[in-house]
Amino acid sequence: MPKSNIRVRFAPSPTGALHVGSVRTALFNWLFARHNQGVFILRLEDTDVARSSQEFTRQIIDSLNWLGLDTDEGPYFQSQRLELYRQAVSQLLISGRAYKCFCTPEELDAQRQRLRAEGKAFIYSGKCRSLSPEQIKDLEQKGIKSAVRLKVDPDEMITFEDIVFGTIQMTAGKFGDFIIQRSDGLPTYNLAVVVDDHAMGITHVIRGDDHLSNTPKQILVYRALGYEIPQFAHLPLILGPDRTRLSKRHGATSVLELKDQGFLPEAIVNFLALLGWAPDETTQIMSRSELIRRFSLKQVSRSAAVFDITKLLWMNGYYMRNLPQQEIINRAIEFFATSGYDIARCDRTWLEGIIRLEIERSKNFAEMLEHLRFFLDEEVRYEQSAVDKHLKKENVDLRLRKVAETLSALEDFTQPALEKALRGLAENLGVKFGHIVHPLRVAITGRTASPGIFDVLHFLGKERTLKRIQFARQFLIKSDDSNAEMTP
RNA sequence: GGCGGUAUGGUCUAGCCCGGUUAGGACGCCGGCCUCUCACGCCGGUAGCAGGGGUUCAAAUCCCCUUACCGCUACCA
Repeated sequence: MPKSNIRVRFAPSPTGALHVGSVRTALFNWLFARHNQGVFILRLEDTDVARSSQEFTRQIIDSLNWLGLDTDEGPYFQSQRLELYRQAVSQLLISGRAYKCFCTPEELDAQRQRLRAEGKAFIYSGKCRSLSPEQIKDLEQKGIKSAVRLKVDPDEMITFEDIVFGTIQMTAGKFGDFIIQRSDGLPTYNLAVVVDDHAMGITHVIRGDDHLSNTPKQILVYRALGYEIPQFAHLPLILGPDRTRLSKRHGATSVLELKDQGFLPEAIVNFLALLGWAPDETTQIMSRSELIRRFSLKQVSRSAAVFDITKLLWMNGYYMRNLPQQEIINRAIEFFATSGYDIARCDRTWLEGIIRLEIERSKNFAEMLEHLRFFLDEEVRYEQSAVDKHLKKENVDLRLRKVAETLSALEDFTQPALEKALRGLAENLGVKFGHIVHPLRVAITGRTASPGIFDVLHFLGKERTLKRIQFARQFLIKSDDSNAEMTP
């Protein structure tokens, strides 16, 4: 049960995947609610029928659940609350605070263009404001549809205290009589948002800074309806690396995409919390409860932030290494299972073993899977640069042969036994240990980087190891034909 | 164009309200240590107050102007 009367909402429109900017807004609402032991509500603003879809609604809910941003109420759908908006509009019509407008979009468009050409701002002329009841009746009988506009006193001053941006002031004359109900009977955003926030008892409206300029209009609606005005807190926008508004072309910016790349919700939440907010001058890593405990809207920054995936990558790596290991292992397995690998037939202990090797070497599960491919695949893919660097060198074939001999004679394929055997071999051959390890690594993994060689050998197993060394040697002989640099 | 907003390294930011710090932290990058490679970890380094005027003994901090960027300017949200 909530211990305060604070109520906030996250109100996305289901017209696209939930991207990190929206998630940050959801997160700040959620943190504020939890910090104050208030109520967090989800409301889908789906009055734009043409662009809204159930699929996106589903995605939004899934994303919030996955991130652990649990809601206390909702989801509410504006499309199911149309009667409420109609009532509000009719109240305004009756009280004379609003009027029907029969101007056509074409007509208005023409006006807009004319004014724009003169370098003036478009403000509705107020043409339909003075229509007599008879005229209105007449127009309606002709079947002409009307929109509804709010009657705005051009001299009215609107001032409000934004928790983040401070005092904002504007005069109503800057925007004129604006539409609150479209001719199809659906409310516009500025009406619906006010009616809903009031009906839901929202005390703090926390939303993107792109709504800052709309707020004065909404305040006018609050006043006209006689509603109490809530507190506002606008959040700075999140931009792509090119400093434009985040969008698809900036790569993975939706939560689901991040999930598909194997990012952890803990890391995403922590990272996003720090985009536009900082509790002090040094803290970076904060648990969910610490975030809740320390969060404050008053510390939110006013300037737009660039979404920098490299820092998220770092933070995700940090969480990979510091969350309970078994937890990470379980999630990795879950991730692998959805990535096309038939891991069900892998031995569970073995699978956990190889994952453990990569936990501190991977920044997300996608990278982990990439690093683990040589364990999972039967065939090794040899990276050209790795081959050039460690395989096409003098005496490599000889060394690989010696390694194969040594390993095949080995009964015990555990790490300590492998280490003893291989270090012994290096000593016998009178070469540095690295001269054995590097070619061997490339031979069995196809790459220059891998977990410790003894771990790799152990988990790959004797049979597969020897097979791969054999393969690498044949591979060497073949490439030796084409360029005669190799000495046997 | 009009209106609103923002401006600390490449990026996220602390400091600004209540002027005096070698302008702090993190990511990245560079170098070193560790070492079988990579990663981790540790150590060190790089780089910033958008520009210009004031006010003041003293300005990232207060005031003004300029510039840049963002948002709104829909019968979208």
